Amino acid sequence: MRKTSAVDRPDLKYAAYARERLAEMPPPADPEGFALAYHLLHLSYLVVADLESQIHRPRGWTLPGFRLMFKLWLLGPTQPARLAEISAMSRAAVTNAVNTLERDGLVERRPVPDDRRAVAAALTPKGEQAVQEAFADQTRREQQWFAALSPDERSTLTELLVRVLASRPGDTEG
Amino acid sequence: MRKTSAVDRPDLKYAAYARERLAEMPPPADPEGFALAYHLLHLSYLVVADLESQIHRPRGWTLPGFRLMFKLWLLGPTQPARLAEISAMSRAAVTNAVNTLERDGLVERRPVPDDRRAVAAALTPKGEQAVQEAFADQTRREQQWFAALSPDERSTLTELLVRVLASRPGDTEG
DNA sequence: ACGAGATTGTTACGGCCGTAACAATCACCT
DNA sequence: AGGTGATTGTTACGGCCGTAACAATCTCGT
Repeated sequence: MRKTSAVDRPDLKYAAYARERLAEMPPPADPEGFALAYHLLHLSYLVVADLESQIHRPRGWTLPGFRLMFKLWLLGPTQPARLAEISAMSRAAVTNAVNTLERDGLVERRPVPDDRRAVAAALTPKGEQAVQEAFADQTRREQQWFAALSPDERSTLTELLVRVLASRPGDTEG
Repeated sequence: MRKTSAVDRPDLKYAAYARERLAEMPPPADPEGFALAYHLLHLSYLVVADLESQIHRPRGWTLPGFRLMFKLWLLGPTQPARLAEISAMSRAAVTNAVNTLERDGLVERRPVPDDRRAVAAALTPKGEQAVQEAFADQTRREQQWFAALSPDERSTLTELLVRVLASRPGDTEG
């Protein structure tokens, strides 16, 4: 039975060391602020890399592609501009993602009747099946990631994240 | 005085809608698991994009470049392979990052006496000054991001993230 | 009706990241 | 001493993302 501790994890060991070093420094150094930001970004990075390599790449797709298709699955045909603001991405990134998905036959572009500038991205039947299959796998993998927390703890974590998201600083504040 | 609510935030509005839709679906659909993973990845994405555009790009650098230099600042001259495992990145990504930083005169490569394969990346004086300046700005910006939480709440959030990180699933588990 | 300003989607360019393949070097066992 | 296997750093290639610039189209006030 293999037991893993913080010492076996170079990233956690580094974070602990950095926190100690920052504790010796004068403000604005902030050991606890550093730890919060570091662990948040690092965990997200690991989850993204894991979902990408374990779930989506073996199927020949990507996580960003899946996330876009998942939105189309829930929302139906949607304009790139709306997908961009939902995802907080640039319109150019959506264009590129739709290009790749369209090339693979998972998504198609449709004209919008009322606006000749606009285009709506929509799932093809192949894309819809692809989303449903990957969705089940991704859900199970996400559950594994957070299995170490109790339901109450998971709920607390979600609530704290949402509070930060709802209060996020504007582009020029500060 | 501008008041912002969830309805003004297309991303939060989408997350709430998705959660409702998933609640109507049979397992393995998991509305709360989805919300946790979605908000975690989304918040991280926003913080990364914000630090990049507000702090580092105006100075002519990038967030990944800063994070690498910050590690060198704390650790001293370090081999790319060690930077890669600390950061959970590939060695190729470190090579590319060091190339860019070296081109800009912020980092230099040094031979390692005991191992002729190895190279150590080290901050130049220009790089060291750059890290210190950006560090102060980044710290303040991170504090703004989490100002909506009390110190206790921030501590709880950090602890929950660390628990997940320490228990993370292996490459092939599940 | 018309023109200024905003919006939509696209393209070009550069940076970041992973995988895969490679040569050079090291470690270790026989 | 020799040879197998592992490690180090690099390069090539493709995907993702942002910014900036662009043409086409829509909106709205006059």
